[in-house]
Amino acid sequence: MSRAATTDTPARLTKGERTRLAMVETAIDILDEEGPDGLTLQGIGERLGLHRTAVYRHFASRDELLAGAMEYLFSQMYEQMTLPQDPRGRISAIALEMRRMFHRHPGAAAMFVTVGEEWTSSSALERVILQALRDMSVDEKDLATVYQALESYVVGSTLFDFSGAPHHLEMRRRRHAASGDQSLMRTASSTARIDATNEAAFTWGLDALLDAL
Amino acid sequence: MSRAATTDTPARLTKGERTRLAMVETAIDILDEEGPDGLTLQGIGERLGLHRTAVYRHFASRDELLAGAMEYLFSQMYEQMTLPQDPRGRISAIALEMRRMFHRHPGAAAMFVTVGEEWTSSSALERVILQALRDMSVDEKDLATVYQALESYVVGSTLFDFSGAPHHLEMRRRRHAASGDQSLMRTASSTARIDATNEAAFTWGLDALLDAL
DNA sequence: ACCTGAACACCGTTCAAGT
DNA sequence: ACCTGAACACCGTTCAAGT
Repeated sequence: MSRAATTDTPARLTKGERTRLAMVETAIDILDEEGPDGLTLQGIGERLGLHRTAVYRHFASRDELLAGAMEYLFSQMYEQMTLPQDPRGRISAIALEMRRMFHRHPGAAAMFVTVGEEWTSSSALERVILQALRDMSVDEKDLATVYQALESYVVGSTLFDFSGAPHHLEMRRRRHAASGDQSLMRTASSTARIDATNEAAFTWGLDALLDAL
Repeated sequence: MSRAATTDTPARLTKGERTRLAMVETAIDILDEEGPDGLTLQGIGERLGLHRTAVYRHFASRDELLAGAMEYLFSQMYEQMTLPQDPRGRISAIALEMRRMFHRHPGAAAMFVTVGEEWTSSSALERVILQALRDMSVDEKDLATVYQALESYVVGSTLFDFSGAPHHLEMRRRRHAASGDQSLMRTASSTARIDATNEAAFTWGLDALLDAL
């Protein structure tokens, strides 16, 4: 059941590199299963049969480990992604792939804000989006504003929807169930419907923003 | 300079209620000055000349104190708000007022995700928005989706923009400065320009979403 | 090179004791 | 009623010591 156990780790890695990778994957596993509060160096050590201070052989700090996990998820997403030809489709694909990645790893969403660094994979995607906006002939004086609106929407709403993981769906379900509103209460019949509504809302909003260009 | 010191506290409150209120206001002060990491019960106690365990006289836990601070900010915002007649203007006003509140208290933005409860003030605003959407004759089958899209955009992008407070502007400025993109680097000339771009992006996105209705 | 073990400062929280 | 002080479990982090 542990994703870390099933991921094929290239045999050509040194022991240190293998341990480092295992720590990153274990961190993501814990994040998904228990949420950000459950992620401690103690817990990572236990799952790997190591002392909690062993992490410092491979990372300068807990934050560096989190940054490593973020970079791991983004580079994995970046490699698997195939971008369509038309600029609007390219932006949409990146946004949906990122959403899908955090949907698979909701516990990692809360991490995104914590990690302040810029990673190679995310800045590569940034360049693709900026190029696509120029291909759509967005005026250069509006470019920074439009780019920021898209980034804040895509990352922000995903962050918000998945915060509180792994109980985010149940939390929102209860809130809607208690709202007293007919339509909201109908979607609150199950977490599956909450999830479906969240995803439909995301794509609706994304299309609305792209339509406005 | 401390907002807690200048806020007029009604004299009719009991000592316990005054202490409770002071703790909430001090928590918000610390959040704005030092960010979420700087907020400890120790720190609150020190500013009030109390022992750190005194908080438990007034709140069941640290999380309850955070929920109290959130409720404090929202109810304050709710009381001061004057809503326009037209439904679209009402939604827009609520969104912009909330943005303004978090712009004044960026450190509190990170708290929003932590606090999972529903407060009276926020559910009151929820009802206003749902009514406005119905006044705009949004189909009942789309209502939950549209509401969720608006909520996730408004809260999520605000959350994202202000996360990392109190250094959020400088962090984004550095990221844009290092992007290598002409337009992004131009906005990275100062944190004031970053701030202006963020706010312009928020209103642009909000209008795009409301236009799509 | 990689990891352990002890130690440190700092958390949130509990509870008996003070006034 | 309101607060203190000691105590507890648990953090992240440092560093000398082991192999």
